[in-house]
Amino acid sequence: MSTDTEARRLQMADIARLAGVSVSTVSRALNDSPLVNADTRQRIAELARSLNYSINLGAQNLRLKKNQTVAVVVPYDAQSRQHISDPFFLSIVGSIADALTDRGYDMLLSRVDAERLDTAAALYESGKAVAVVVIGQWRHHDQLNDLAARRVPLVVWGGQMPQQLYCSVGGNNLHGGALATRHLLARGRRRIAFVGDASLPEVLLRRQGHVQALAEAGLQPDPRLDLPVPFEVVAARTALDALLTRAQQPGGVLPDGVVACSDLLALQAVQAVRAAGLRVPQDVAVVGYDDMPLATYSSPPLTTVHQPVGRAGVEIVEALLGQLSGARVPSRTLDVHLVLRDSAP
Amino acid sequence: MSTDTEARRLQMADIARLAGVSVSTVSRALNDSPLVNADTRQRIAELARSLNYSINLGAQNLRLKKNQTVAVVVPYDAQSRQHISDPFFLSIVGSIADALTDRGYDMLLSRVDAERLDTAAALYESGKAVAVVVIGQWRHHDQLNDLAARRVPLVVWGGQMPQQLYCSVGGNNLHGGALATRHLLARGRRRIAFVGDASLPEVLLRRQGHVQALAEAGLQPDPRLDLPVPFEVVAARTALDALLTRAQQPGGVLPDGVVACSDLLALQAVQAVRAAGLRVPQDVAVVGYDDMPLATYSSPPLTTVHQPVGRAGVEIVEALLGQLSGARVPSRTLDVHLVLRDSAP
DNA sequence: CCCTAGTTTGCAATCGATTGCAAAAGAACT
DNA sequence: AGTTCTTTTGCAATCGATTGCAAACTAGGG
Repeated sequence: MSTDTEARRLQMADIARLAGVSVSTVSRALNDSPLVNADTRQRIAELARSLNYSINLGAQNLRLKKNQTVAVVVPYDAQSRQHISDPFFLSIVGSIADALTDRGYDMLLSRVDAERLDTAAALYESGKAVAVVVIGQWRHHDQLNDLAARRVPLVVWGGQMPQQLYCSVGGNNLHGGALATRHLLARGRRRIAFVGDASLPEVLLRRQGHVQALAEAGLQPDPRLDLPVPFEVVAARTALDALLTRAQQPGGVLPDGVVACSDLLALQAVQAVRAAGLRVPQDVAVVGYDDMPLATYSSPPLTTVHQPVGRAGVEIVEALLGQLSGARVPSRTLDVHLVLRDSAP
Repeated sequence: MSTDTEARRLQMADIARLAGVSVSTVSRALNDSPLVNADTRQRIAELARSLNYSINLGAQNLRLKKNQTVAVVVPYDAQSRQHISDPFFLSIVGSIADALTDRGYDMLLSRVDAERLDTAAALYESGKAVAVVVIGQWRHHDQLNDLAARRVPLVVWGGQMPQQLYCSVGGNNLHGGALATRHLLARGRRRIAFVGDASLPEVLLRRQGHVQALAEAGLQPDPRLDLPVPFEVVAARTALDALLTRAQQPGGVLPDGVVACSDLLALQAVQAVRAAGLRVPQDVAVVGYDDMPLATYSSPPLTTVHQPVGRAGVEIVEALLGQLSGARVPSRTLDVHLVLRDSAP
């Protein structure tokens, strides 16, 4: 009701005036400097508290050239303009948020066009953030290398690639892919489909593990069982249906096992298999990836490669802080393991 | 290899020196001011681009008293120190991130102790953010009112309560609770358990809808079928098992329907029911809440109350911007609807 | 009472930008 | 050339804090 003219935010000068001292003294008092008389300090501190004063961090950061904010970017595909939806990426973000909070950093969450990762660099170069975390390499290994070359403190969640200039943290994709495939092979499966787009580094590594496991069993990957689908359920489902249709035609191969690159993809595979009149796991055994909560609850519960999401955040932040303190931080690969459930017992 | 002493970030003064003009001119040139000669402007713009100069946003914001950052806080329970895990909250965060990005705002994601929501106010009062979004009211309706009273621009995802000073955006919980219960009643269920902690406003409203639906059918809620569990799977499972054990003892009531306040809780209910040797949905029909992806894939797929997560972000951001432009923004309630699947056909 | 050392305080410069105002340069006119 | 008007430029203050350095004040010793 009162016509108060825009309640201007309290600043140090106000406290100074009210306390009858200079701003310098207030600044020192609030920073517990020994250069100010104990009584004065107490008085100022109480005044500030009672007035609910809080310092302007923008100004403070400018003066101190300090910043405790880390940008976390989740690239999106400009064509599909699809939203963050894969639960795995969201979990990783949550995990990083926790780790940053623990270390006293703030997290700036942005979405950027995957084709223009350099906009992520702007977050650093404009001083908004002291470092950048990119979730996933997508098709842009080269752009990430550019960022690193521009000396942007950077950690990428993803696979470790040759010729990589940036620091990455990720699950052991090679091993994960191998684990999934070896398990199916050990259960007598021989025609194992691989579902995932190997133009993404993480998937590529998983596929290499897959191929390696096949080789150990004296098998060659069958191109007809290779299904390069994106992390997107609708497209994936279409491709899976097509695969199964082709499989039942002359010259087709019907898979008896599927290695999928996410739990969501695995569940699409389960549905496609069932829609084709086949059973999981009897006719086709399915292994997922990530071990998200839904893998436990799904029908059937998924055998899947567990990724250590909780540790991921901690490791990423540690790598980041290492870089900020000037160290050359090596990329890290986190252990993964297979969780056995009903989709591939 | 070069011993460059700490590659200091480029600033306007550098550009000015190289262009042989003053900082004022550079500033004007980069801001497309008509006060600067077209040639000069062009020259400066090109120089800046070629040097990869980007302005220091901290300094700019300080001078312009501007800020395009919104703080999004996800409260956590200090006792359990549990992580963001409920997929629903993560989805909401993702949705808000998208909406803010579209409007040109940055998002600062923080976790704060639910008991000390005033630390969220600090984000505003320190000038870090121009507004605050809180995900969920939890037990702290009063603290949120305090924030609003302190004139913090605030939008809360959650239920609309009487005596509410802050602006909230949320699903229609009353209706959602009623929808779930009415559906079960229409299918002949009469002993309907309610799973969720009604000390949380959102859950309270859902419970009121539930009770109302019972009343329409001439039924009273049975306290033995009321299960105030937190949004946490382990505790929930324990409580559910206990409920079913009691149910099978003398004086117990066995539910024939369950209304759960999240999909994860619903799935815990499914598991508990099965563990007790009963079938879903024949013996006990289960309705979830949220309609997360896992509801589609679970066994059985969940009948659940769909919350419009995508629109949630947009509405929250709109409400926020409304407040920032000085309007008194009313709370909004978004429509929900029931999605029929196998857990309660 | 003066000198020196120690304790408190405030002035003024600084962080990296923006902008009002005045000065300089150039154009057009007498 | 002198006057006036317009265009272009730069000086200096400002945003809200921090901090080196000097000044003021207090004590203690001679």
